[in-house]
Amino acid sequence: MKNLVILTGPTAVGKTSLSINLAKAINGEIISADSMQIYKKMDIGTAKVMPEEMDGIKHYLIDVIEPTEDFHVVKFKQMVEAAIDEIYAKGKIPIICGGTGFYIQAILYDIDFTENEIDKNYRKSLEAFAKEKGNEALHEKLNAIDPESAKAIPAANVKRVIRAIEYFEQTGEKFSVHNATQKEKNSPYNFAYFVLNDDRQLLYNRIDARVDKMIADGLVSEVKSLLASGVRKGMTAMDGIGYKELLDYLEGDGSLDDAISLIKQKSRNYAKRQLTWFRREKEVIWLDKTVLNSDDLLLDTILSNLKEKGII
RNA sequence: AGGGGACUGGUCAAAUGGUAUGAUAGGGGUCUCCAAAACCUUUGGUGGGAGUUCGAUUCUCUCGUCCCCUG
Repeated sequence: MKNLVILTGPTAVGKTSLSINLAKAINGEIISADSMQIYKKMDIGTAKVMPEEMDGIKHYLIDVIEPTEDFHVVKFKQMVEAAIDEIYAKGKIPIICGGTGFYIQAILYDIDFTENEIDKNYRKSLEAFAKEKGNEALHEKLNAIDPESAKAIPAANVKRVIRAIEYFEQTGEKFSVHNATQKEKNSPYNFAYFVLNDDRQLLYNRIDARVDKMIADGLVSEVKSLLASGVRKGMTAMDGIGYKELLDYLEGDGSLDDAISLIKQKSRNYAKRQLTWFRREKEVIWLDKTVLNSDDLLLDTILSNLKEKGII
């Protein structure tokens, strides 16, 4: 059975340094599961692990995509699977570390995304339809072909309504059926899924402080140089918290202080959403920093769980 | 010290002599190709006290707090 270690948790909880300690302890290598650290030139705002922090531990999926490129789960999954094989070939243990729960799930349960190619034009035409005729009309379209999905997805969530329609049109299978089948899958891995967490207020304080530090470290100039290199609003990379707010600011929309508060706010909201996701995942092992209040305690807890699962 | 104005959830706003409305934050949730996205849901409130009234958050008085003006 293929062994896999996952270390995740909300933003700013302290995943990075723990992951490096862990990798050293178990002869592992780290694969990033972070939808933004994958991009080059976005170092400050994504709190990217820098080479000097890595302490000799090899990292995969950091700094590999241009910010002008599209990136999504499907690409992520392909790249991670290649990385996992490479790590096994060395006789080492892969550690997936990052905060994008959706990406982790795709790997862990080997979710199948390969039925079809995305037709951007079709997607755009559905978007245009929604804009013109209204979200309800689009939702009605979905209801006609896949009432189950229509029931599950609110009309206001245009993005997912579009995806469900698109899926049916391209495969002839109902999206609801596909999702139900995928959900029944068991993981092909012998895994240990750790979620690092801390007191909510402490976490929020740390997020606020980290945003201030990002600004002090030059996040604004990072965004400026991204602009200079051709990155534009609307690109996937510019969905990143801290980037889109500063783009608005640089376009003259609001003060820098407003942008900073907004970045803090969005980061806190994001952390909360991440926690909601992890709570729902089955078979997770929570690492509560209010109880495991030292690096040694955290690491020992992880190691004993790994032994129990036969990973080390 | 005198005069004037304001006080509505954590914050910013709306409204009415008869069920206090939003936005936002906070909490919970959904999620299977943009996921740092998109969306759903929910806990909180009329500064304190008295009076008029069937009924006051609204009108009156008083106390408090804040702001402005005058000295």
